[in-house]
Amino acid sequence: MNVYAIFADHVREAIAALVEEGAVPAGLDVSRVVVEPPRDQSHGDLATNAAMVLAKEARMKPRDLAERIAGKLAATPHVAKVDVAGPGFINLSLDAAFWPKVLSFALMAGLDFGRSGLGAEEAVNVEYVSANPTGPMHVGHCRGAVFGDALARLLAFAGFSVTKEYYINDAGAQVDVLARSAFLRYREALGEEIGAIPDGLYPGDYLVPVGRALVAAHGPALKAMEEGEWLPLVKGFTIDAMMAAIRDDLDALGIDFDVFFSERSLVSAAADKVGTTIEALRTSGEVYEGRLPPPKGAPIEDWEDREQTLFRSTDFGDDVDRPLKKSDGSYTYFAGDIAYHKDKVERGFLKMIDVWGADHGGYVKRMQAAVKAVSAGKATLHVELIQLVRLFRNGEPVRMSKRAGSFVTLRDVVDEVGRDAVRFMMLFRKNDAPLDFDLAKVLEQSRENPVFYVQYAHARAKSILRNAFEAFPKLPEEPAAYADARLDRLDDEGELGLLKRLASWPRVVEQAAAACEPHRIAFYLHDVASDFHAQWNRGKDLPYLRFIMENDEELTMARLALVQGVAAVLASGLKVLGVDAVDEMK
RNA sequence: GGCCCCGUAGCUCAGCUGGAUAGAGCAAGUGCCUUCUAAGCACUAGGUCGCAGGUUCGAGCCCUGCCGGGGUCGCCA
Repeated sequence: MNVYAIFADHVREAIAALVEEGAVPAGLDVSRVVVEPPRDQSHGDLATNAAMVLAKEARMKPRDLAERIAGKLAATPHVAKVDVAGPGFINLSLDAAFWPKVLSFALMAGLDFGRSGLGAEEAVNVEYVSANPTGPMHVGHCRGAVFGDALARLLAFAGFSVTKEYYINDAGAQVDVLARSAFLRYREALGEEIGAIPDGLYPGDYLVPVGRALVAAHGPALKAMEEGEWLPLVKGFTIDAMMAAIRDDLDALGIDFDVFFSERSLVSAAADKVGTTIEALRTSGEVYEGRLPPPKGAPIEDWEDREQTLFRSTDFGDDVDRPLKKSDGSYTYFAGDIAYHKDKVERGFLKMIDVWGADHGGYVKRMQAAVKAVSAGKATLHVELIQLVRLFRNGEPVRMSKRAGSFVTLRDVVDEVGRDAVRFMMLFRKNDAPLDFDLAKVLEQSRENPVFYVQYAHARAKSILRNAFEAFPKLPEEPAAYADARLDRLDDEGELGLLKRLASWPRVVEQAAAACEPHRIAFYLHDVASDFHAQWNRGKDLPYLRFIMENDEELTMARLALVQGVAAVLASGLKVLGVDAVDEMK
C-alpha cells in the first residue's frame, strides 16, 4: 500500500477526466508526474508536480492547469483540502482518518508491509563477491558482499525474481600459482624443509592445512609426479578447499548464493564455450583480427605491435576494441567473462547486475558492450561499483600488510564486532563513496553508533510492549489485533509524524530498488528510529504523551498500535538489510 | 593524456532520479534532566552545494569547460 503511488493514480485519473471533458488536450505524457511528500509539512500531506510538468505540452499556464486538476482532485476520497501553491504545485491535505488506515493496513501485513510488485517477477541476475579462490576473504571483499546481498534482498522484496550468483575465477594463471603454493605446503607437510616462500607464490599460512590435507588424501604419491601431472590434481583440490573456506566466511556474514558458476566449466574439454562464443561473434562481425595502438599513459615495457583477436567494443561506446587472446594464445579474462554473461542471457536473464570493486571501473564499458553483442541488444547489464573500506580502531588506521601474507580477514572483523554491525555499517553509506569503518565505534552504545541506535529502537519498542502487557494483561500480543484500535486517538504531532514516516516505507522500498541503492533503506530506518526515540523522550517531559497510559486502556492500545507499527517496519527493513532485529539489548 | 567516481555546515555524511526556505549526526554555544518508559533531552548558531557558463517555469541534481582528490589505462582477475 504505497499511498504516493495510489494518489499518483488519482492524479492521472483526474487528468484523464479533464481530457474527456476537453478541458485539456489529449495525449499528454504523464510519465514525469509524481506524488511526493512535501518538503514542508505546512504544505499538507501530499504534493504533485503534475501541472508544472504538463503545462508546456498542454499549452496552458501551470497555475491554470493546476486549478483544473485541483478541482477534480477535490472529489477524491480522503482528500480534505486542495491548494495550488508556488509555481504550480498541487498540495493535498488528507482527512484525519486516512493515515490511521495506513497503519491498520501495515499491522495486518506485518513483515510484508512494504513488499512491492514493482519488479513484476522479472528475472534479475545479481552477481557479487566473485572473489578469487586463492585465499580467505579479507575486509576488502566484505563491502561488495554485503552490498550485493542486500541489493538482492531489496530487489526480491520489491517484486523481482532474483538469482544470486558467484563467479568462481578458477581458470587463470592465479589458480596455477595457488596450486604451486599449495604443493609447497604439501612437501612441507611431508617433512621437507621449504624455507622462505619464493616470490610469486602465495605465502599465507592458510595453505598449511591444505598441504596436510593433500598428504592425507594422496600420501607421498604426488611428489613422484611431473608438474603436468600433479598440477591439475592439486589445483582442483586447493580450489575446493578455498571455496569451502570462502563459503564459511560468507556464511558468517549471513550471505548465500543460488548459483556458484565456475569459469573453468566454460573451457572444459567437452565444450569450449568461450571459443564458440567468440566464433559466433566473429560471424556477426563483432570479432576480428587486427592491431591496436599502444596504450596512452604509462608506457608498457614489453609492448609489441601484433595482430590479435579483438572485440569490436567501440561499436557499443567503448574507447578502444578489446583483446580476447593473450600472446600465448590463451583467452583473456574478458573473453571468459563474455561467454559467462552469454550463458546468463541463455538462462533467461535480460536484466543483469554485477557488483564490482571500484578499481574495475575501466572494465564497465567493454562488459556492457559485450552483453549487448551477445544478446542482440536485448539484455542490459548494470554495474555497481563499490568503493574502498578503510579500517580504523579508535580513530587509528588499522594497517594491513598483504606482502607478509597477513591481512585482516573478513572473519576477523565479523568475530570482533559481529555480523550485524558489519552489515549495517557497510550499508550506511552510498556505495560509490569511500567508507571509514571504525571497529571500536560500532560497538559503542550511544546515539553516535547507528547500528545500536536502530537496533535499540526495535528493542525499545518490544520493551514498551512487554511493559504494556504487564500493565494491561488482557491486551493482545499479535500486531494484527491492533489494526482496529481507536487510531483516531493518535492526534499528537509527534505521533502523526511517526505515522506518516511508517506510511512512506513502501515508497522508500520502491525508490531504493529502482535506484539499486540499499543504503536508502539504512538511512530510512535511522530516521524511523530517530522519530521513535524522540517521541519516547517527549513522554519524559510530558507524561500525557507516554505510550502506556495506565488510566486509559483505549488510548494505550492506539499508541501501542503505533509501537507495533514501528517494530514491524524496523524488523521488515532490517530483514532487507540482513540485520537481526533484536528484542532486547544486552 | 583518455575514461570512470567523488567535491554539500569546522568534521563525517544524507539529499527521495529536476521542485517550494538545501537536511541529519558529531564538534561548538545555551538551557534542562540527576529519574524514570534503560544507556540523555530541547533550543541556538553554523552554507557562494569546488569554480564559470549553459539548458528551463525551476538546478546540489542534467549539459559543457576548468580546479582539486581518488581509481584505471593490451597479454592481472
